[in-house]
Amino acid sequence: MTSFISTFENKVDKKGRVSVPAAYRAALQNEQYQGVIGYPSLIDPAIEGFGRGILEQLNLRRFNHSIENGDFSTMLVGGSDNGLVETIMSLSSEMPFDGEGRIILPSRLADHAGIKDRAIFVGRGTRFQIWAPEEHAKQQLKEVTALRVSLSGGET
Amino acid sequence: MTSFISTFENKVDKKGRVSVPAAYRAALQNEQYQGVIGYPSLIDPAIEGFGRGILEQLNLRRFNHSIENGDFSTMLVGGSDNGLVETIMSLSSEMPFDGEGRIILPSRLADHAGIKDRAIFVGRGTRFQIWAPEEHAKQQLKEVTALRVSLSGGET
DNA sequence: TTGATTTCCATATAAACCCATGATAAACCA
DNA sequence: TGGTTTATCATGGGTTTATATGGAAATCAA
Repeated sequence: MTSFISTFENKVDKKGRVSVPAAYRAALQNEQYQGVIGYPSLIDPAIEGFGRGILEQLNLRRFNHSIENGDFSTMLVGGSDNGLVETIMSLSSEMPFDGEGRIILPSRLADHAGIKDRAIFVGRGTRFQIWAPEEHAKQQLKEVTALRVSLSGGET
Repeated sequence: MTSFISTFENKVDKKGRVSVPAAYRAALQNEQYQGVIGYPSLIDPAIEGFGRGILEQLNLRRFNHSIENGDFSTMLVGGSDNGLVETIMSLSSEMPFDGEGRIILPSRLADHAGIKDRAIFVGRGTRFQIWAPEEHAKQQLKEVTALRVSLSGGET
């Protein structure tokens, strides 16, 4: 299982290029497609990303699941999960590595995350995210605070 | 099951390297990844550490659980466990061994623990911690005192 | 042509690798 | 038993490599 862990901050140059952290590239080295898939988070001002392999696996499972249930309509006309998978597919962008392991953030994605000249890569296990520094600081504080509360007894 | 016991104090050199106690390295010798994973304790000024295997297993279980239930949203937008796993993934750092069994402590972690030029490795069973000497002394005193109290009657 | 993108090359810095030393503890032996 | 040898480990430092980053050259598009 390839997993993305740790957090890295990299620079976005004036051409819009960012280095994907070497550790993440290492996690993707067995993929046929050398690059990442990204889409705007539906919840946060951030970009969600992973390898193409996960995306394909997701589609395959969904396909098999439908077929096994004789649910041909899902395959042919969609539906079945509030359109989540299908919507994500439509929002996703391919971002291939250049020779140095950099990607170009499409402006649609960069804008959604508010990314200007610095990008923070946040490992989430099977996934990772890309944030603007300011937003990320807020988010991290929120997460850590919530965890501390739940660890110390989970009062309301 | 790998277990970490006993306490060791080692030096942090000017390059930021520390030897991981040989006993801990022995406990990790069957792991594919030769190194340790660390993240800031959410409770104490200390670093929590263990092998990469634990983390991978965490991800794998989560992944399988989601996918088997056709729960694509966990995969695509996160959630499902109050962010515990995802937050830990983001806070964790990989620290690979060098040829001599040393690791370098990322400043993010060293700062959290207040570690300057000495580090104390504390075995906690399935986990271990890394402390600054002063903080560790305080902590140990607290633990032992609390234990004495609870063993001698456990008043409230 | 002009602008934009992609490929290629250069470089500073930090991390990985390699080898050496001293200290300690375990093993050995007379 | 006392002393000597051996092995292991923590530590120091020099050298090489990798990585992130910047920019030039080449390719493509309009």
